[in-house]
Amino acid sequence: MATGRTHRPATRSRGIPEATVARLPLYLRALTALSERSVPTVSSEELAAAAGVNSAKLRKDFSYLGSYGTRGVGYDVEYLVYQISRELGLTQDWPVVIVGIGNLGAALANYGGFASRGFRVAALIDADPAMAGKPVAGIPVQHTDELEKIIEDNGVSIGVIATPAGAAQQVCDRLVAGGVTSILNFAPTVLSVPDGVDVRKVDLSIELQILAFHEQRKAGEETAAGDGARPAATTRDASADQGPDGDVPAVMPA
Amino acid sequence: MATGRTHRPATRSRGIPEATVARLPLYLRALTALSERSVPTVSSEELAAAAGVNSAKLRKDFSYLGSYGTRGVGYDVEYLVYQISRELGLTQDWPVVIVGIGNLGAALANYGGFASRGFRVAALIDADPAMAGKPVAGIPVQHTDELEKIIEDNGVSIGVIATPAGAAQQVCDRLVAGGVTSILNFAPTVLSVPDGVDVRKVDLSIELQILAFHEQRKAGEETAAGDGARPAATTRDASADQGPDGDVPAVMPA
DNA sequence: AACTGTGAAGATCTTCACAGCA
DNA sequence: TGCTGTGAAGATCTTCACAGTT
Repeated sequence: MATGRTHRPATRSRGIPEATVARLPLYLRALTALSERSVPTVSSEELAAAAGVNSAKLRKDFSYLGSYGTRGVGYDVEYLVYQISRELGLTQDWPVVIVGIGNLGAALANYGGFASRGFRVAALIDADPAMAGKPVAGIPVQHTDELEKIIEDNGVSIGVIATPAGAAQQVCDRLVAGGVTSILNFAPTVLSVPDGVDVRKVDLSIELQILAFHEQRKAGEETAAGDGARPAATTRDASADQGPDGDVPAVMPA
Repeated sequence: MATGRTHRPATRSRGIPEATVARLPLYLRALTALSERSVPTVSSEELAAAAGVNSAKLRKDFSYLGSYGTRGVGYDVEYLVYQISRELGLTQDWPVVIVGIGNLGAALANYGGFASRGFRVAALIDADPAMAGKPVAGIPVQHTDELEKIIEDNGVSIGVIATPAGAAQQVCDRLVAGGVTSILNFAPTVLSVPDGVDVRKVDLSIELQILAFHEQRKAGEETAAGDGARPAATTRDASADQGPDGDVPAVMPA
């Protein structure tokens, strides 16, 4: 399956469902916004609306973390921010390397959501010697030759692959050999990794194809169905699913 | 929920489960690769390995499309490519507009996976007047003022938002007003859209946070658990989940 | 009265395991 | 014999609905 390996019986480490883990960042984002507006407390209803989920789901999700709310009142914003951050492991520093500094790699390097969430771009790496030394987002690009050394020196455990598909597996192998155990893959390839290594993939092409599928259905329904059951608005999150038994491949631009 | 609207009772338009739809692009990619190597047929086992899923799941997925395989033999590659393409609506032309031509927008514009899958970048749009006329990926950037006109003139029904979070909702509203009914959102915001409009979101920050969660667990387990149940390799697809009742928010860089 | 926390029901998705066809 | 197609079991996720707490 997946990348050619076995998967854990259930990713639900310590009982938190994978689907819940995938939503914690959403709650965190909404809570952070409230925190910046100095809102002291929120009800599950309000927070759910801000995060784009329904309140029952949110309460159930939080129940896996513990009883952090107050009946009749709601949740303390600051406290929840802390609890969720801790749960996600964001209270510690996560040095990250980005490999492949094309437009996408540059976009990622410039992404502000990093630092604020405990992530730190330890290095930008590209195979093109001409890129070496060139600063992107204020960080000088380093050559692929330095990969292993950089990983070790910085204690990097998370790597981002933004290279063309052809180079992805090779880069992946080197990241893993160097000690990286979590990979975010933007290349349109199914990566093969050994046990113990997590891979998440993001693929623009796939997202568009899924949209096209539904778009096509809409066009069809117009002619058919009178009006009884019309398609309703839908918002899907490209992060949720990724099942606990991992079995889905990766993808995307470069 | 989601963007503040209701969702269809079940996105399973015409009976195809949402989870299956999310995997069709993966199969298509694997099949295309086989096709290019002139491989005539594949077994569910082989194709599943190439796509990174297990074979039972793949066979079940295909069973929703119809009986396209031959017992004792496998699936005809070309035939399957056609059937899946048709099912996804990729046999038709999908003009797409990309709004927000920063690094990410440029990366998307340059993404080759577009054209080969029926998608055509009809226009690149940016709010910065200085960008107007500047060619990106061979296509001249146009100013936001032209948005509605472009959508109408090209019959665009799919829009990609790659703007900063602050501009996303406004851009979204204009896209919808112009007639777009499917949106791929890269901005870290929960978009509010009327019924009938689909939104999918991709958020780098969220993906990293999910990785961090598991990474943290790994570190913990090392000290604990002897070796009985060690975490195994996992590959998650950031596209799968997006449930049929849509309820997940969006996110990402700009 | 307001709102959380959660058992239980329902829906969806995955995996098994084997009948059935080439 | 080999491999697909699928009913049925199992696992996970979502939603309901209300008891419990402030």
